[in-house]
Amino acid sequence: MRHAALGRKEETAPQRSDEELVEMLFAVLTPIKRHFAETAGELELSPQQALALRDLDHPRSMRELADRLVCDASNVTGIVDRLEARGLVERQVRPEDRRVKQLLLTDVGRDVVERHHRLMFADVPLLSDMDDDDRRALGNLLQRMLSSRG
Amino acid sequence: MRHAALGRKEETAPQRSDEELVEMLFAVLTPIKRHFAETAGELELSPQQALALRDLDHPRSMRELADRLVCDASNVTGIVDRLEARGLVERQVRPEDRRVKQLLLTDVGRDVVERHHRLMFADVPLLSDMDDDDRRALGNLLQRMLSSRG
DNA sequence: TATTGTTATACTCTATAACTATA
DNA sequence: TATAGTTATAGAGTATAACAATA
Repeated sequence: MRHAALGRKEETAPQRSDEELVEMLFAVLTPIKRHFAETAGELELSPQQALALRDLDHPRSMRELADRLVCDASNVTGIVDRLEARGLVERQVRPEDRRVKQLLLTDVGRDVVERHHRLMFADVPLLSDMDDDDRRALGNLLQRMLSSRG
Repeated sequence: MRHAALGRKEETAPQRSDEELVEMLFAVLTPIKRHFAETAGELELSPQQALALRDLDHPRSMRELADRLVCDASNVTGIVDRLEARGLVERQVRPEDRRVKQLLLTDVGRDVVERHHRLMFADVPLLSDMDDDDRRALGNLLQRMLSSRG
């Protein structure tokens, strides 16, 4: 009863269960992820490859990239192999610790990242048409959800 | 300029770009999807298998299931093969059109779906701790986004 | 002819475990 | 010994194309 002032009718907003919210979040993300995959596909990138490239806006080790992609380090070997074979990424040994491979975007890689970004954000399904108030409100809610984590 | 009354300072809510909103939506969904995958894993289901089972709350053809999973029909053969091998799903020929395979949950399959649902919604990361006002507001926003599609 | 579902093929992603080279 | 990265392996998901059965 946080807002008794609203009265019994609860305005026009129904209460939402975890089930409903998860359902809607998945439904919203599905077309957005499809759009991400399709725009990556136009540049012949798999979704994981596009995510990896995006994460290399700063140089990172294989392990750091694995952590960011939330996958086992052994997977990153293959993902980076494929990106390196296309000249989008370079592996360099880090002199302070010769075990570590420093991953760097090449100029071509940086160009691909930028082209993907432009394709992706030229028009984002469900998002680009939102009005300013809703964008603000959604941003605040998501921010609050994210900052509620330990 | 929809709300001139707010004045120049725009309350405390910053405007949000598509980039920021996509970033935050992905960040919110990541732990939720991980939780979905982990709870499915406790029942030895892959995420796709868990989604397929959940979609079979009503009988569907292979093609309908493929449409719901947003993947090619040929993939569904393998997914359903694995579920059928474990006795969670049955294929039945539909008499009116003998080309169509009707997919039905078995009793065991239904039990697995219910157990996964309980594991999943016992506690949803980022979501279960939201207060009523935020749940309502988020539900409304997502609803509005979804209904804005053609 | 068109549609449903399957098979064949090939590639990507995924995790586990064993290995190497460094530290 | 511990860590960074690789390799080997196996399984699951993905798309394309060709095919059988049915409409």
